[in-house]
Amino acid sequence: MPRVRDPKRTRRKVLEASYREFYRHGFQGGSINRIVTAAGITKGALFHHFAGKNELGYAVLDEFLTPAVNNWWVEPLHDAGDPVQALRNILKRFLKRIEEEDPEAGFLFNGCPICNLAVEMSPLDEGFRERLGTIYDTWHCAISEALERGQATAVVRSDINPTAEASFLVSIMAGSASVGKVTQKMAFFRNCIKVAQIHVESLVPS
Amino acid sequence: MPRVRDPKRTRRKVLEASYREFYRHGFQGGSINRIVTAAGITKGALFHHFAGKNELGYAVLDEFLTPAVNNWWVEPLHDAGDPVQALRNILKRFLKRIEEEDPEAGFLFNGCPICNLAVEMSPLDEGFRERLGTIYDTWHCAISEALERGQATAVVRSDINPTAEASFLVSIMAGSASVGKVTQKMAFFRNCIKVAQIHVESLVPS
DNA sequence: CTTGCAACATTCCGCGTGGTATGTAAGGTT
DNA sequence: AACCTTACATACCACGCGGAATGTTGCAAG
Repeated sequence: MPRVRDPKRTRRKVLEASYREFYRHGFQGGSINRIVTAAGITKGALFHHFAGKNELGYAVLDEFLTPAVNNWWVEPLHDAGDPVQALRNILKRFLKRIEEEDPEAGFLFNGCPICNLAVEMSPLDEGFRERLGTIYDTWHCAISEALERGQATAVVRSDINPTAEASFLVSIMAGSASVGKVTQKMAFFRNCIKVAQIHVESLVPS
Repeated sequence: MPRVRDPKRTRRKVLEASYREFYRHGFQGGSINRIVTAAGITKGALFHHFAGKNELGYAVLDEFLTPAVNNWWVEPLHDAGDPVQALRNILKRFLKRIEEEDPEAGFLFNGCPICNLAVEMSPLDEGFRERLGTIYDTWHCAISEALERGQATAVVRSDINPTAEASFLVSIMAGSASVGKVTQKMAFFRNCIKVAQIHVESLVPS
């Protein structure tokens, strides 16, 4: 039998179970009871680590989803010399990730977890709205600033609007995931990403 | 005092109140009690007209949101000779509609009602998923078929993929609404639609 | 060895929910 | 005028929820 008292591990298990629960059922539809069952702990342990359901949701955003955006978008764009090449890689990586999800395994694509929570909770709770706004802002800035740097080094056309392009790209990612989860067709994603890729190519100077 | 018995009107009032309730709080978060209060009727009347909460949600989709898509996209695209011009008009109309929403009046943009329900309910209930899938399919087909007709009459470039472009446009509308409801910035919309407009222009033969 | 607190487990509770059972009256049909 | 169906209103219910109160135990410091 492993260590009985392990607060770090307990907290982790709660967060992971919460993420999955909220991802599948939404925040309002997500059940604390199901979370504690899935995590293999009790309600007392959960409320010892988190003050309430809202705080649990905030923690999922802060400790799960914010790092995910950093990993997928912010760091690759920050580290890249050529932002267009970075965007090519990101879109390719994203498409690969989607294709890896095996529908035979009973796992159906369930959309972007950030967008899911944003749609459901941002109009209902200011704590959610703030955090989600910050995430989208970080995401958006990473793209637009990378494009600006690209313009400075002339690897990006000077007549495009970096802010507008960033808004556009974020929207496409959110939208394709949301519509894709309804249609459950891989072809839909491939189409969206393909057009986005073509659009990205239009950013390089001719 | 008006007619006491007016089933058509009662049903309408319930549907309108339900639409608003679900639009603001989501379907799971939406309350039957609040709906009957807002509609000024009783729970008995509601359950006389609708078998349950799910059926009420289905009715909102069938009798409110499907007609809205027809009005905004299907009919304009079907009636148009030049699909690109039709898309220009639709995007312009959409932008104007968003700008008309007065934030001073306490009304904040709350996203696309279809996309909201799609994100929340499509993975949870097959009845919702089917209906939402049909709506997106109708929407998608209206665009792609119009683009195909445009290719036949040479007002649209022959080297673009109508299906992919349709997927792309639907995604942008859903995504910009979803992200826009978080940021609550008009500029975000304008940026997205502007890039979409530029993209639409790239569909005409050079 | 004891004390004390953090890390849990157990039990219980009030509340709002979707839904039902029953009552009642309006209005067309015969 | 009797009747019957539709269109509601009222009252009630079981359930699951988030959360609080309380009990118990490991573990480290003094």
